[in-house]
Amino acid sequence: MPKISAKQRESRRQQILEAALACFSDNGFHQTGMADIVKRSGLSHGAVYLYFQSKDDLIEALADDRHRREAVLNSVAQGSGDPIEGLHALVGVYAQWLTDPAGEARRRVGIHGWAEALRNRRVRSTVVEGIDMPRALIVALVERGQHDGLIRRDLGADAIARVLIAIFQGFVLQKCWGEDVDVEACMTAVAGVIDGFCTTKPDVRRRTRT
Amino acid sequence: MPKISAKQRESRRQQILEAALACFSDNGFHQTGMADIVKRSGLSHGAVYLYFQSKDDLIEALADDRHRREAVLNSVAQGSGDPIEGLHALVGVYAQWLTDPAGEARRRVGIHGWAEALRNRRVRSTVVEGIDMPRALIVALVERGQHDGLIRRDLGADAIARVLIAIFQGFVLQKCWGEDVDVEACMTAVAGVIDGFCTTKPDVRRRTRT
DNA sequence: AAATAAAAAACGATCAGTCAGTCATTTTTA
DNA sequence: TAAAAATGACTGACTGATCGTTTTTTATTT
Repeated sequence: MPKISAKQRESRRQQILEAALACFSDNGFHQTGMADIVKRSGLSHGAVYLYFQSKDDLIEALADDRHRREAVLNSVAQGSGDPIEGLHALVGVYAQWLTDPAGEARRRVGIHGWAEALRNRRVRSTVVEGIDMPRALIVALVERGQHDGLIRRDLGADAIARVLIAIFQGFVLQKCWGEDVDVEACMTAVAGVIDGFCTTKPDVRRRTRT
Repeated sequence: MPKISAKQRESRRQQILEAALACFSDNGFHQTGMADIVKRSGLSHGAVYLYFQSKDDLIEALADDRHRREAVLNSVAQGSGDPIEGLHALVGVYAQWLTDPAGEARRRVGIHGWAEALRNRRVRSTVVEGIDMPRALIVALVERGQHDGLIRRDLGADAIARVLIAIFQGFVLQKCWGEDVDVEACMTAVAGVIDGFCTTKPDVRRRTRT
């Protein structure tokens, strides 16, 4: 009955999503026309609307970035038991994600999504929930660190988590604007940030990060 | 010769800018129509175009936020000589700016500007230059701190500055998304961040911020 | 031939921007 | 000073273009 296989169908879907991602990355959601996506995908108007109900549908599909969340989860889940080490590992993962050239378009679309989240309820939910995940993870790590006496108890775990997340959000911005950010040096500074949360100052010349 | 005074002219201009700010804050640059701005300003289409050449003109006029820059400059310029205290003062200024309800629209428009900076060269210049100013200020403070032996020399001054700026950018996002951010607790954590950059750990229970 | 995927054409709606004209005020003329 | 002419401030109906979407037509597969 079906003219093309499910595999082919999924492939076509990805084809459209990739075209939309590239267009949205270049010109944002509202300055990208369906005609742009159609042209870039190599399909036709009608075909695109066979796979997505509307333009907003495409926006919502791309505002979410499950890849990143999963990467974060996996990397830290299999980490050692030391919460401080866990935080540093998290920094490493984000640094890698931040500098991956293949992820440039996703980061740019992410920023457009941050702005869109201000006026689109569904996009906001997606964005906020996408951030809640790593935040909860950081909170858990910090609370364990505080319980173990490794991290200052006078600082709220939630506050610490928000600070770390804010740092990564800010670096996405600065990087995508084309500023020449020395990511390695900055991540060393972020390691210093984590030191600031600790009760005792570790040896300054320490750890070599990947 | 002129039918209205320069004062009146400037007042009309502000009237339009305020209407545009409110509209852009609500719906972003590209989802706001000139009709929206016209209606909100209480003027007519033609009148608006007497004061601004185009919609892009309005966008560029609002992407810039000189108020904030000046506030930062003034507050720290008159600060004490201690660079560490200077950094903490900077945090205080930003915390205040972040929680000022009157600045909500400007912060939201700022976020829209961050996204717009990805595709509009002129907006990007405005945004990046607006950030270069406080960054240079932080770099100067940090370098003085490093020279005085107060701040770790193994961390780049530029890296530290970028981390601090990233923190504020991230908090603007989290705040504007409507998340219930405990700004006071977070700023205490940011003070901890600054501690992390220092060579010696100051007394944990310290300073009461304004 | 029946069914479905894709292409092409076309839809109404909305967009930023324009322009001929109105009204009020100022300047000139008498 | 009073009427007339001129100019600036402003209006809002209108334009061509472009928008996202739908409908119709063509092509392909079972």
